[in-house]
Amino acid sequence: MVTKKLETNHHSGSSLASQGAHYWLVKQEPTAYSWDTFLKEGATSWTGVRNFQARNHLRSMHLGDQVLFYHSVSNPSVVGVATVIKTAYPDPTSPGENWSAVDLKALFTLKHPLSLAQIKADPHLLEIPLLKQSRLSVMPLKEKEFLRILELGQHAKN
DNA sequence: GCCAACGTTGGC
DNA sequence: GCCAACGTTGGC
Repeated sequence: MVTKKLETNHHSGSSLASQGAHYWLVKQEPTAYSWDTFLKEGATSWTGVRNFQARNHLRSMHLGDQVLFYHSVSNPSVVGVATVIKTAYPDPTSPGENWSAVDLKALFTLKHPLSLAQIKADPHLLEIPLLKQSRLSVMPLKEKEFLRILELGQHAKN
């Protein structure tokens, strides 16, 4: 359902990310929009987020921020890395409502998709929101966490 | 397909 | 403002 009462105040956009987080993770079901499709298209509008917390994270994104792309539901895993090429603007799929979208560009595919099980098993990644808020679809990552996931995804011996 | 966790709605 | 009911997400 799209018709609901929406808060109208505009957050400053960076209030949530204490020192301006520059690393993110976005979730998508591959049946809805897969990494392969994203790669073929090169860039995409990240629309359709309908959760206040996730929306506020979208609004905190800066140009050039790096974004992990995570496939949920079937074979859940981090599969690739993207970057922000346009910061938050009104989500065109919900005109007149207070939702936001950003534009993302696909950068590269991880050599080894990093499964949720591997993430859970890594002592350095115990604190990431993916494990704590399983339903949040846009979340910030600490630089250390982002780099750790990249390291595992590029070098892991599966 | 099942079910737990979570977010939202609505009655009170 | 509380909380039960409901719908959705997402792991398994």
